[in-house]
Amino acid sequence: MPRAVDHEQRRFEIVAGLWQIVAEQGIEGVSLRTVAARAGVSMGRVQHYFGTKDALVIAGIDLLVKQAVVGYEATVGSPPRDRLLHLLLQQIPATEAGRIGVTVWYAYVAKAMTHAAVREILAEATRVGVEECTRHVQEADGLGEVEARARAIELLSLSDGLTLRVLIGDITADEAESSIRAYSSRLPGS
Amino acid sequence: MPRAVDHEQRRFEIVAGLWQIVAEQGIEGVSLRTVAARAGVSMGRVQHYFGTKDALVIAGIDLLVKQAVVGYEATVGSPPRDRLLHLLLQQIPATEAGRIGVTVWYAYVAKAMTHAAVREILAEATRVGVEECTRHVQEADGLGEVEARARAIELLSLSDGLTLRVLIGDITADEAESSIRAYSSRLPGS
DNA sequence: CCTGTTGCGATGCGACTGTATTGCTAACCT
DNA sequence: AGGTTAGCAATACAGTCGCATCGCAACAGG
Repeated sequence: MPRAVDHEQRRFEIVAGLWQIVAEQGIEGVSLRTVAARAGVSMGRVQHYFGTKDALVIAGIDLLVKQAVVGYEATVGSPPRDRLLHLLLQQIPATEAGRIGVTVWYAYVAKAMTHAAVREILAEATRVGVEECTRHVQEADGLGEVEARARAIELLSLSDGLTLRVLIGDITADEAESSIRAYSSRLPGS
Repeated sequence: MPRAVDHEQRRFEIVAGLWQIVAEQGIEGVSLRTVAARAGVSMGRVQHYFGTKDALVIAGIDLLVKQAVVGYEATVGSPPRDRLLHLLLQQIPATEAGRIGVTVWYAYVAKAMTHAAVREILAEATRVGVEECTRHVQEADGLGEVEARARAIELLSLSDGLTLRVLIGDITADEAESSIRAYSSRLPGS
């Protein structure tokens, strides 16, 4: 068994290049060659680790979701209200890195419209998001599950919509954040 | 001056083909050849009317916005609350045609992240949407302009976020609609 | 040392891309 | 009637695409 390299590390380097391309040029800009160049590796390497362009693209959203999950899991132990706010504010592009991440995210949302595998990954991720969010609303506000779920979807949708407007440049990240805080604190405990 | 054809009609036929391609395969699927084939015309014709691929793509979002404006202008004379609801519910994909339209819309939203001209058109359209929405909130609920504007952005963002979730398949169009109605009727008049 | 296998760079191929160019055809103006 | 010209179809072209293939180099186990 020759030449032991860190398989996961190699894959991450390439996916990082993919994210940069997506953020700069959209998914349209993704090709085996552009991603390889951006990651500073040869095209053969990209092929070796992902085989096909489609697999590379799917790995891009897969890893993005996994990173978001890791960020969320760092909040275990915090009070429900804080964890809820983390879920709602997490995607609002405050930093430049955050902006890149969420730009890539929405590129994939658009991709999901015409790509079943991507849609599946996104659907699963949002499903988990709604469930977690619902739990925190229940715990924080003492609502029943049905109302809590409706609230959760409302809150998450508001967050999504505001994020889009930040990305387009319609409002600032601060405005979006204060809008979410205002709305979520306006929630009555049933 | 020979061969008088309806210039606008020709352009519309081609853009209709473009929309179908975008809805089915995303903007990635757009090429002069695929659009021409979908519209049932020759590639030369597409070139003749739009010159460049970029111009064609821009015409696609331009016409989409114009059609939305026409739909909105059909509501003049209705009470503010109804016009507000039109703005909020308009994009939720109830019919198949509506789904195609809003799918195309969000494809362009993603495109806007990396394409300045598209971003400009979208930013202008959402700016007008916020203004109109603000006016109706003021008239319907008697709020001051600042609060009304915040409410307008909140409502429109909620609508955007719910629409995205409908497109991904997370919730149904009916659930989105009733969520918006519930939220907007929950609004106190200051 | 040797051998087997993994990692991957290089290259080739056919399909497809956007754009430029060419030239015919059908209608309007005189 | 005839010339002019808008409206296009057809084609050519250089570039890029995803993918397959080939071959070498580096290193672990014998």
